[in-house]
Amino acid sequence: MALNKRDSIVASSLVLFAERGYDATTIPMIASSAGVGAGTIYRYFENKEVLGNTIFQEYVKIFTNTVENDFPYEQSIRNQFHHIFQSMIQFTKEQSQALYFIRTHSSAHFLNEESHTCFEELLNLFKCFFDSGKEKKVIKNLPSTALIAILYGAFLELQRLVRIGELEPDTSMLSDVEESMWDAVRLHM
Amino acid sequence: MALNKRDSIVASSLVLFAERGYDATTIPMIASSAGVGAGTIYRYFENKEVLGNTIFQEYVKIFTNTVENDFPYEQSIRNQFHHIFQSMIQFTKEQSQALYFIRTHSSAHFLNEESHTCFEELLNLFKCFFDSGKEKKVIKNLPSTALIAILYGAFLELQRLVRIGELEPDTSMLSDVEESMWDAVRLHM
Amino acid sequence: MALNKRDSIVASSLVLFAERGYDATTIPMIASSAGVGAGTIYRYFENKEVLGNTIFQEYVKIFTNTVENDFPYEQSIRNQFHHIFQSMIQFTKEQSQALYFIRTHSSAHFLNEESHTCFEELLNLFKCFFDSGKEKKVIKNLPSTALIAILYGAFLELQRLVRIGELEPDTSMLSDVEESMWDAVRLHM
Amino acid sequence: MALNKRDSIVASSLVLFAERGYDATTIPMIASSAGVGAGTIYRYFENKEVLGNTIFQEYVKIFTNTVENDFPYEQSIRNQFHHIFQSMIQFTKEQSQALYFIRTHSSAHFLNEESHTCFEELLNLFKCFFDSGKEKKVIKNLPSTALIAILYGAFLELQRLVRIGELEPDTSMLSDVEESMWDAVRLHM
DNA sequence: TATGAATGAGCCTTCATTCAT
DNA sequence: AATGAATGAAGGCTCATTCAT
Repeated sequence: MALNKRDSIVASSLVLFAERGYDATTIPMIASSAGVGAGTIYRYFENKEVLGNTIFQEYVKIFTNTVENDFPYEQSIRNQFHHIFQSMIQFTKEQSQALYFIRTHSSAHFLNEESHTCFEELLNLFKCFFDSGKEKKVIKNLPSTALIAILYGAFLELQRLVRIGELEPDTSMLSDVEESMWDAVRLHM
Repeated sequence: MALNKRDSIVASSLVLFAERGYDATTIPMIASSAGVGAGTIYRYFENKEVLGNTIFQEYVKIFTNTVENDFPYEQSIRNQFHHIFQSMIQFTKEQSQALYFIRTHSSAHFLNEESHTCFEELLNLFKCFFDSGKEKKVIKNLPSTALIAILYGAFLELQRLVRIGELEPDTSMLSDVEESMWDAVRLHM
Repeated sequence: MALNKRDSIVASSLVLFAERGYDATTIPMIASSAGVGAGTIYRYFENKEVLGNTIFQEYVKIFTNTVENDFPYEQSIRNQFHHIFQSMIQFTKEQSQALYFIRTHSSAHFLNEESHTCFEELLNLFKCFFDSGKEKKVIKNLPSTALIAILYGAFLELQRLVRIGELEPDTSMLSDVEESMWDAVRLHM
Repeated sequence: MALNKRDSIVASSLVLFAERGYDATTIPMIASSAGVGAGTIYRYFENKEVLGNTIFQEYVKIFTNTVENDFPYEQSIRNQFHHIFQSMIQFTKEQSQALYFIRTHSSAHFLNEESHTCFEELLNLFKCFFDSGKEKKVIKNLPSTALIAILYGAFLELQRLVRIGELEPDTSMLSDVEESMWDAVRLHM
C-alpha cells in the first residue's frame, strides 16, 4: 500500500467505486482510505469525474492488453477462446476489483466519450474473435454482441461470486467453467 | 398512470432508479415524476433507503413468482429450463425496467438484510433446479452458484443490449439464445 | 426586519456586500444575518453570482428611477442639477448601503452583461443632463464622462463620510455641498 | 523586473489586488506572477492579511510623500492646490495601479488599525491645507472632511476613467479638471 | 534560503427530511 | 391526508498555510 500518492488514490478509488459505486463514494472517503488529504486528490485529478474516467480507462486498457497480449491468431478458434478465457481469469486475479468496477460502471452517467471509445475497443476484440469463429462455422450464428454478452455476462457474474467468497476459483472448476462457456458459444453439429 | 399514490411513487422510483441509479435519483425527482409532493413520499416510506429496499424486494418477488408460477416440476429438466428461460423473458417484457434495476442494484450499498435474503430466495429457485438437474446427470457438474451465474449473468447482459437497442429480441434470436444457454449448462455426453 | 424571506435575504446581502465586499461575504454569513437557513437562499437565487447581480440591478434601477422621477426637463439647468442632487441625497437616505454597494461593485468581476447595461443607463441619465447643459453654455466644456466622474465621485466619497459618521448631513451642509459641486461643473464666465 | 524577491512579491501583489481585488487574488497567483514559490511569500510576509496591509501602507505612504514633497507652504492657497493636484497626477502616472488599489481597498475588511491610521495621515494632509485655506477665506466654509471627499472622490473617479481608457489624460483636459475642482472648493465671492 | 507537494478548514451548493399549513 | 417551503448536514472543491527536502 505504500505506493506513491497517485497510485494510492487510484487503488483506493477503485476499491470504493467497486464496493459502493461511484455516486455513493465521497472524496473524503477516498482520501481517508488512501491516507491522503482530500485536497491532495485534486493535485492529481481535476475533479471526481476525471478521476472516475481515468480509472475506468486505465483498467479497461489493462484488460484489453491482457487479452491482446500473445493472442494466438494463428491457432484454432478453440485455442483462441482458451486464451481469452485465461486472460479474463488472469486479469481477475491481478485486478480483482477492476473487472467488477468496469462491469458496474460501463454505462455510468459520468463516463465521457473517451471512456466509451476505450470500452468499445475492448468489446471489439471479442467481436473480431466471434466474427472469425462464425465465418469458420465453429461459433454459433448469433449476433456477436449477443455472444459477447453471454461470455462477458456469465464471466462477470461468476467473478462476483468469487469476489464475495461464494465460489472457490480452483483450476478444475475454472476449466469446467471454460468448457461450459465454450459450449454456450460453439456451434454444435 | 392514475394509480393510487403509493403505486405511482413506486412506479416512478423504479424507472428513475433504473435509468439514473439510486444515488443519482433525488426525492424531488421522484415526487415530480409521480405527480405528488415531496413530503407525500414520506407518508408511504420512512425514508429513501426504505423506499429503495421496498422496491427492490417487491420486484424481486414478482420475478420469483413469475419463475415459480406453473413451474413444470413433473416435466423434463430441459422443459423446466425452457420454463425458466421463458419466465425471464416474460418478466423482462412486462417489467423491462425492473430487471435492469435489480441487476444494477443487487449489491447496492443501501440494501438491507431482508433485501439480500429476498434476492437469495430468487437465486435459490435456480439452485434447486440445477441441483435436481445435476442429480439426473443432465446438467453439468459445476457448483450451482456457478451455473446460476452463467445463466443469470448472460441473460442480464443480453437484456442490457436489448434495452439499449443493440439487439432485436425477435423469437428466433431468443430461441437461439435459449439453446446457447442450455448448451452452457447441460451435460454433453 | 420581519419582511418576507426574499426581501430579508436581499437586505442582508446588501449590507454585507457593502460592508465586506461580495467576495468576502459568505453564504452562511448572509443566511445567519437574514435569519434563514443557507439552503433557503437557493430557493430564491440560483447562486451567489445571480444574487449579486440581482441586487446590483435592483438598486441601480431604484437609483435611476429616483433621479428620473419628476425630472424638471422644462426648467433651468441649475434646477435640473438641484433635482439630481436632491435625488442622490434622497436615495442615499432611503438606501444608505445601496449607493455604497453600487459604487464599490460597479466594475466587479461577477457582474454580467445585464448589470453593466443597467449601470450604463444610470450614467446615461447624467450624460444627457451634462450634454444639454454644455449646449446651453451653462456647463463646463469637459467630457461628460469627466463631469459625471466629478459629480458622482465626489458625492460617493461624501456619502462614505456620512455612512461612517464623520459627517453630519444637515440641510445647510448639504446645500453648501450642492453649491460646491455646482461650482465644479458650471461654466464660470 | 529582476528586483529582489520581496519587491517582486509586492509589485505582483499590487497589480493583482488592483485588477482582481484582494479576495479574488490567491497566493499561488501572486507567487507565479512574482516568479517565486508560494512558500517563499511566507518568508517575507506572515500571511496574506499582513501582505495586504503592508502593501496598502507602503503605497499610501508613497502617495503621502509625493504630496508632502516640496509642498509650497509659503505660497498662495491656489498654488498649494496646484501642487496637490499635480502630486496626485504624478502619483497616478508613476503608480497607476497603486492609486486604484488604495481607492478600492481603503475600507477593506482586512485592513488593520495601522493601515487606517496611515490612511488618515494622508487625509490629514489635505485637511491641513483646507483648514488654512478656510482661515484665509479662500476656501469654502465646508467641513474639511467634506472638501477632501469632493477633491479626492472626484479625482479617484476620474482616474478610474483614465484607467479603463474612457478618458484621455492630456494636459489641457487635466488643467480643465484642475480648474473645475478648484471651482468646487474655492470661495466664490 | 527557497520550494511546492500536501493539508484541511471552509467555501458554495445540493438534497433528504421535516413541519406548518 | 397532502403539500412544498424551509432546513442544515454533507458533498465537491479551493486555497491559505505548512514543512520536508
